Amino acid sequence: MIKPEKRDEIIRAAMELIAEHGFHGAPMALVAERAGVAAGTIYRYFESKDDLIRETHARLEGQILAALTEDYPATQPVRERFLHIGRKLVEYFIASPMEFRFMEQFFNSPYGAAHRREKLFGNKEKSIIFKLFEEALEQQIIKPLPLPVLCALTFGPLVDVCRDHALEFIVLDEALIAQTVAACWDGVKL
Amino acid sequence: MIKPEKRDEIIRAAMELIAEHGFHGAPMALVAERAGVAAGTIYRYFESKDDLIRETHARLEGQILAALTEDYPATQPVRERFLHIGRKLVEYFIASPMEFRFMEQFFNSPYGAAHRREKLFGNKEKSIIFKLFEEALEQQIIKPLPLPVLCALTFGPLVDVCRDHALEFIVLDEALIAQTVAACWDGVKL
Amino acid sequence: MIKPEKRDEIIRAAMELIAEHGFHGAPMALVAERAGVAAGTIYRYFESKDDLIRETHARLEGQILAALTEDYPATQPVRERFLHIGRKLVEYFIASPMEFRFMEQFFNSPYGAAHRREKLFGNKEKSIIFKLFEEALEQQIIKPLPLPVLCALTFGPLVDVCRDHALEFIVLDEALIAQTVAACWDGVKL
Amino acid sequence: MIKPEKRDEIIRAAMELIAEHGFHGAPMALVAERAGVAAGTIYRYFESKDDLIRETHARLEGQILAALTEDYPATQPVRERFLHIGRKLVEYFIASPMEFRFMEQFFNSPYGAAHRREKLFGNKEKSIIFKLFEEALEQQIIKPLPLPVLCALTFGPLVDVCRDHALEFIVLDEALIAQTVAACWDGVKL
DNA sequence: AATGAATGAGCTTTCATTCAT
DNA sequence: GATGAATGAAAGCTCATTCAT
Repeated sequence: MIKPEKRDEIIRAAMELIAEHGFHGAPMALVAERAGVAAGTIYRYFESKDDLIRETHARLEGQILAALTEDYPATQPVRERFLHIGRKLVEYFIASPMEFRFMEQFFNSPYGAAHRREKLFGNKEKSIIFKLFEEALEQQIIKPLPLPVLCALTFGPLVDVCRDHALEFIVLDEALIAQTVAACWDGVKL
Repeated sequence: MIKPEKRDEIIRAAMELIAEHGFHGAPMALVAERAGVAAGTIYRYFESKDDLIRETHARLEGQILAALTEDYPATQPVRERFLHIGRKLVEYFIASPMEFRFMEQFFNSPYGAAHRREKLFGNKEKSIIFKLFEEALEQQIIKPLPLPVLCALTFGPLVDVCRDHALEFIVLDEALIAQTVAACWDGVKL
Repeated sequence: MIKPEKRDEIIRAAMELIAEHGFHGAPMALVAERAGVAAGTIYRYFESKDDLIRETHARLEGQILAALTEDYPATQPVRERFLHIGRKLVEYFIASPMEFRFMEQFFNSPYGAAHRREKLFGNKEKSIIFKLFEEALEQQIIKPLPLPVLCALTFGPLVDVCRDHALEFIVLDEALIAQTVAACWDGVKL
Repeated sequence: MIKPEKRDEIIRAAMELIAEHGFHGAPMALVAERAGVAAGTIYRYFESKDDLIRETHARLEGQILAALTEDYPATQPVRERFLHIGRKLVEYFIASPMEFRFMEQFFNSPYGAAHRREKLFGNKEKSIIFKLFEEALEQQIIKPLPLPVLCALTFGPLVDVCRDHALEFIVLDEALIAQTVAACWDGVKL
């Protein structure tokens, strides 16, 4: 009988090590040790290290989506909804620095590029963010730019400031978060 | 005797391989082969692989600075100067995809974080970009945000769109570059 | 309680996998899966992988003996009986390529050497082939050579041509089989 | 500067270990240790374990060919030449049991099958043995059988008796060797 | 100054066997 | 009796760095 808590432990260990030391600083033996299992055990739950990494990301992506949509003001105007998502994103990453560092490693790697390609051109359901921008474009309240450019202008800076916060280059308090998210909107609004 | 052209060849080879395959896809033996020197020779010019990578970055940073300041409209208002630098940056990265990929690898790694820390808190001369923002802050034409946040709101998205162009998610033509750089300014302007 | 049909399934699965991929391409987990049992279950029927392999061979040896002695012309002269056995052996191996490949794997391994040693020097009943050669030696119709040499001169080539047939180096039809078996006899006859 | 004696040592170590324990009983670490080099060093001389094995075989094949053609009676009739080669082959294998066991391992493996396929259907120069049989076929002094069958009837048994000698099932002295080689010829002669 | 052969710790993954359920 | 999750030693191979030449 597969024990889900063992799978969880492995994912947690992998996330921690990758967040701290990158993919190459997270050998399977160390992941196993930190998860409290034998090295071979990992391969009962994951096909390969690649698979473990992708699954770790998938798990995290679900958590982040949940954080973004908590108290989501679905009936409010687009701008309020954007501000909500942006704020929640930054708050989540600040509250979960380990998760943030993992996501950084993930997106700054071939895994991330493949994942974004799939999001943009694959047949999966559009993300909440894409839908938000498409609605804004229809309402002609933001500049008519390609989706990737809109993302770069908005969520790009948000991730960047989270990184700078993690590196202690800045301190993101509630006020600065609000200002920054608002500034992102100013960049794309018409 | 140290021959500068040999040093150059090693840096060129390292940049190519790192841009193409990442740090871990650029073994010293391959760098040596591509540079036309013996593996041991690299260590006469550079202390270690780390050192080689940092020197490679330093060389590239000089080139990029030169590109940004070409035809620099030093007497124009801050906004025009920002638009100039932003446009030049994107154009340089699009025209030099190899150099761009190297910089991506560099900044998405502990090297990049250390480098940025040094820029922010070290005693070196301030970069042209920092000086530009400080001037704009004095003139009260941009939002009073910390320097890292201003960078995140402006150059962050520019690098992001260059990456998306390199990945062929978008096609950056002259018009789109101009629009994007302008949007970055809109994000920070008062 | 031991269920013989489960034992059979395990042996069948082991034979298939070993024939296809060799001993090292037949992990116990795969044998178990193909046999429709759990990995641990195999160890209730067999002490070890070694034991399973030996038992698989023993089972097969029985089948082969049955094939060789089908329509056995017990009252005919030695030569006719040899030709019968030789022809049956080749026909069996050609009709049962999987069984042949297993036997090849088995005999070209320490298992095979041990098995032959037991046959030659053990206390078990003599094989039909040994008895045939001893009768021929008594009748002084074959060269007075040690039993292993006689086997090498007769069944050795037969196995070799079966292998070449399996590898598609040659095509063994009825005529060629007859010629080859006859040639083997020519090698040992006086 | 590549040192040929180091290459030789590695090949010797590999041959010894493979002869004694088979391919799977010859891990690269052990080969390295026995050769007196570091594990990584082997990969300066050979691309992979596969490559090392093939090169070991190639080296040995050259030696065997030299042994077979020593004092070759090129002007004598085909039969005498066959008897010469057969005798030399057995003598070589008896005098070099380690080399013999390596060749056994090699031919009873996918390496051997590939090698024989290449010999039979490749464009390389025909071996001395193939040339001998073709000459005999032209002179109509042996049975008109396919080349692989002729080999199976002659060199097959010779290898088999060498194996039985190595296993101490028989003792091959000069007389028995001569008898056995002659018997092989009897099998194919017309 | 330059070479490049040598090092050996380190990597991901496999698999025969055990044992708690 | 049967299960299958867990084990952990071992495999082939890589590569930053050293040092005798």
